[in-house]
Amino acid sequence: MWISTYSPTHMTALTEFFKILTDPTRLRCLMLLASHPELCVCELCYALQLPQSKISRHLAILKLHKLVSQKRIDQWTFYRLNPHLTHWQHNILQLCLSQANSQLQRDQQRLHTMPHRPLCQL
Amino acid sequence: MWISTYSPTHMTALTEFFKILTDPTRLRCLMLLASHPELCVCELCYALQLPQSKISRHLAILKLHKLVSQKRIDQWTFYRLNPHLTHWQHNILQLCLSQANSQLQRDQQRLHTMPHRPLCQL
DNA sequence: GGTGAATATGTGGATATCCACATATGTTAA
DNA sequence: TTAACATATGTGGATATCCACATATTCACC
Repeated sequence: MWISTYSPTHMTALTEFFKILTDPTRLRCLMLLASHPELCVCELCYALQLPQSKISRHLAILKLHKLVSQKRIDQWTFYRLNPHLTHWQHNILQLCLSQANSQLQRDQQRLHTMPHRPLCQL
Repeated sequence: MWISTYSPTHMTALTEFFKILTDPTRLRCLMLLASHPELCVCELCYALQLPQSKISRHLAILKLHKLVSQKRIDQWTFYRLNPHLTHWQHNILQLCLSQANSQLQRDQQRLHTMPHRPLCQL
């Protein structure tokens, strides 16, 4: 009888989290959301210069895994980093922020040049 | 003319590292190697209770990405964690060790019951 | 040279991931 | 009701990943 010595709980929490971070679009979204109270899809599209369907789909994945939450205001959907990340998740995200800080700064600069930004934090 | 706002260097260093950590077998190997000076393939097979071809293949990937180094002694190939990991890589690995410590302990206990272990640290 | 142990790798198939493009949904305002 | 904007999702195709199984390689020892 085969008994696996691999007990999922803690390991899969790690590997599933890493799976989310393997995609540069998701990681850039997460880093921007970690640096702003909330952002809507079109702001992320503008900051990252990527098509809306791509951004929306990756945000759906982030939401599915409870890394972000969602709030609809008028026509916009604002996304927010989940404030209840575990310590280790938070720590890893912070390491990303400092390691890829140059990318974050570029994305933020682009965001600040966006015309007609919707109002945040209603 | 399309200009991507995504500048690879730092981001891909992160995402490529995360890709490596998405596989539980690789992560378990890395955690064991972080807790022992060096281990050979058959020790890792025994500790993880997984087929040798699977372990070897994952170790090859770890080596390709310079997370481990390799040393052949007699019939055994000993693997060692690369001591020159970057700070953030080291930090992330440490977070894994504490988050999945129960898995590491199980794998280590199994390793300690292995009969005829080859001599380490020649 | 032959044998056996330890390790590495070739291969095909199953599955997962990512994308662009089209389309659907929902909201506001005319 | 219609138009326009913001967002979400269906779909097929390209690519990557992972695995089991078989086989090759390397070494020690007889």
